[in-house]
Amino acid sequence: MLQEILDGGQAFRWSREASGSWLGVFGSNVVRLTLNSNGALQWSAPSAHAADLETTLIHYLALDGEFTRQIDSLPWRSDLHLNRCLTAFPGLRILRQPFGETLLGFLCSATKQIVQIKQMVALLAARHGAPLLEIKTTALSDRGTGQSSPDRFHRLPTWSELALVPETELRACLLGFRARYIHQTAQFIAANPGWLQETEQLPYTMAKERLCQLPGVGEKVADCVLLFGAGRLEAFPVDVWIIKAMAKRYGLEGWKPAQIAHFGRTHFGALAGLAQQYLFAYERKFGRQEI
DNA sequence: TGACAGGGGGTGT
DNA sequence: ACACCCCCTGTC
Repeated sequence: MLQEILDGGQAFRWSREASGSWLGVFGSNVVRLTLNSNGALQWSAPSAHAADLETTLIHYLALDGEFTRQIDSLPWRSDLHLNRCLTAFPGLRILRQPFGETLLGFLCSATKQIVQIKQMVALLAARHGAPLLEIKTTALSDRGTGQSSPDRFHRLPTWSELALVPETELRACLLGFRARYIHQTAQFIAANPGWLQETEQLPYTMAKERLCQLPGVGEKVADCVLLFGAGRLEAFPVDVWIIKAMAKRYGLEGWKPAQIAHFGRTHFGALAGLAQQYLFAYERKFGRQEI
């Protein structure tokens, strides 16, 4: 289940270790998560990071109680397929990631698969992100993400930091045509102090409208940023997987993305994005072999 | 083992 | 509709 949450396309900075644990960086936190034999979640972190991390993790992983109630409020009683998806992934959560980092990750995501996106953000962090504390533990020490500082973790660069990086150096992080989008977005955010923080606070529709003004951000990316980076559970990202899933499971063959988004909002209700994540996980796991 | 297509979780024109 | 950019993956 950790795999579905941490490596299912919400976040791009988690990797599985040989032991089966997951090691990840979000904000300035470095964390290892392990599911023990009883199915209980355990976490560890470098000691200097450990203080107050539990509270941070509960928030990040959406482990506070509200989630179960939200799941129950989805229309699974009248939707056989949704019921199947919810049953297939008990414990799936929507992360509460830092807003700016989520925007960066999904600006990298266009026509890329998760492995490739992870590679891009790893390079961005290693080359342009501030180093976090030195890792002393042997188990942690060989998890470098780039050639430059193999025994250190780096956070992702902030948008102010990105504004100072030439586009050619971004291109060197395997970003391709996304380098220009990220460069221009960084310039825009730097020229408009407070814009990002204000956007995060706005109601869903207004926030989405603002995000779509950024170069490289369309409806899909905006919805992902709001769903995974701002807890807006009404955001319903429509990507090729969801288009296929909705066509196959709900008979929406030939529908356009905007029409599917409208169907999703009316059919699944105020927490449509939550339903979307279950549909998405189901299709990713079971949909491939079914044609 | 190495080369070569083909295609990729989208956006902008 | 098609370009954008180029890495990953499967296949020969």
